[in-house]
Amino acid sequence: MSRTIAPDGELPTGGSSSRSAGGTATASGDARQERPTRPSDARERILGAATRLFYAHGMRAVGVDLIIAESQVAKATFYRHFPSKDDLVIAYLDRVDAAWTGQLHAAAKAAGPEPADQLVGLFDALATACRTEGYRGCGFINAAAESQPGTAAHERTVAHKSAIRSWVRDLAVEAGATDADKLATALTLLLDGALSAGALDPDPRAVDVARATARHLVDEACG
Amino acid sequence: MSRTIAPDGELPTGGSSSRSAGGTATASGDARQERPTRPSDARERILGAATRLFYAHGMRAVGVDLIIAESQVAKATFYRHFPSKDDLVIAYLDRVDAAWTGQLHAAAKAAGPEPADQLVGLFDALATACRTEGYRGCGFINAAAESQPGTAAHERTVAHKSAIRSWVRDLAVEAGATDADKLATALTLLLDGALSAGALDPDPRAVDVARATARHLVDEACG
DNA sequence: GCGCTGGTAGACAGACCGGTCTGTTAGCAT
DNA sequence: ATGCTAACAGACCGGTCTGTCTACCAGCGC
Repeated sequence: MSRTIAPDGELPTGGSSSRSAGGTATASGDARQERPTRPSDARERILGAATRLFYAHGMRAVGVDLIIAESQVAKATFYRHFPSKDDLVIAYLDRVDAAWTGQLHAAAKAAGPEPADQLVGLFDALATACRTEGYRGCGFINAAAESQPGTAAHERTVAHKSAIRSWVRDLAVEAGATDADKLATALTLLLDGALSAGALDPDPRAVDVARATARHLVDEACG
Repeated sequence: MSRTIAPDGELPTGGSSSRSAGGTATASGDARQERPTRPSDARERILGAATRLFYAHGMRAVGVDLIIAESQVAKATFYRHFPSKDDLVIAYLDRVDAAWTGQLHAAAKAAGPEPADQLVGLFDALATACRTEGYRGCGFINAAAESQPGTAAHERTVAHKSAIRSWVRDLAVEAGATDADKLATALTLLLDGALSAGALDPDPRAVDVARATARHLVDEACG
């Protein structure tokens, strides 16, 4: 079961937590670690480390001590910003929600002005996500696997999936689909399946098939 | 995060671990618990409890102490049968594999002699699974969410998904599909998506849509 | 100067984790 | 009777978990 996780350098996402946001990066080059005494970004560092670690290893597998070490923050600071680990978990899920929803919207927009094309364009976001190093499936589905139906984490997952489906349905209505509900459901099923397959199937053609199938379903429903 | 799990009675799967297999159930009715002194089924009790608990709560959330308590077994007995928790986890996954593969095969068989109908029949197994109380999605996808790419648990998941897809492809070949690979991939994507949606989407129509879409894809590919 | 805010370091508590160990008992074959 | 096997009960170990607490420090507005 291997309950512990090495404190650093084993993550597939690569680069050192992206901590150069504010500019003027403590230019005096003598110190070893140059921990940013720049105030008020402690919360951001915590959430950034938690996002990376929770996604890569699972929420339960990552302890607060590791997050604290990775974000270079004092324990009291951690608990000032997030009164409990659960609060951090839901902040993490909110961030995943915003990120994935944003990528989906961007991919739809990039696919052109036609709603029918935008419905297919969603699968470009999928392809991009699956290709990124350290891809480990849908963060929400993974979170649901680690939480119980009554909990806040689980309900965020349900709400997220529902919001995506509702947005896809609106797009399907715009595209003039004969049965927008059915088309939206089929597309989101395909999307969720590919989201899992992208992490489990070594063959990357699965996402191509997902996209092609989506194209086919959309063309057929929108005449 | 609520790390602990109540020792009994909170599981959605219902009934008291099905421990009346061997007949002659210690008919002397004086004792309270009637733990089966019937020899050699200790391993089965452990694996049964683990299967129920791992699926319901996640592998990481369930400690060996709880499994030991639920299966009414001594700790030494537990570790005699399963040298480590990891061994139990893979035994659990093997059991889930056998169960789900069996249900899929049975549903295909029940759908009739035509391979094309059998491909659609898979989705009957899905519908049945999603309707059962305590359904929590695909045990393998959930397991993958709790394990790392290199580990045995993760590789069992990959192997399981690969085996299912390969079997579906054989069925698609038998059915005379124009592109059996593509059809099999599309169907398994749909299946995996619906497996997740069945646990997350309160609306049960998603599985109907999955089945209808499968019917459509099969009809089209097999002319 | 003074207090407030937001940060640092780290000891500590109490529960739980996987796993080992000692010792006991029942059934059964020799 | 003896010895083997498989089960039992449960104390114990080192380590990890979340969360609390004390103590100190830097900047800033008053």
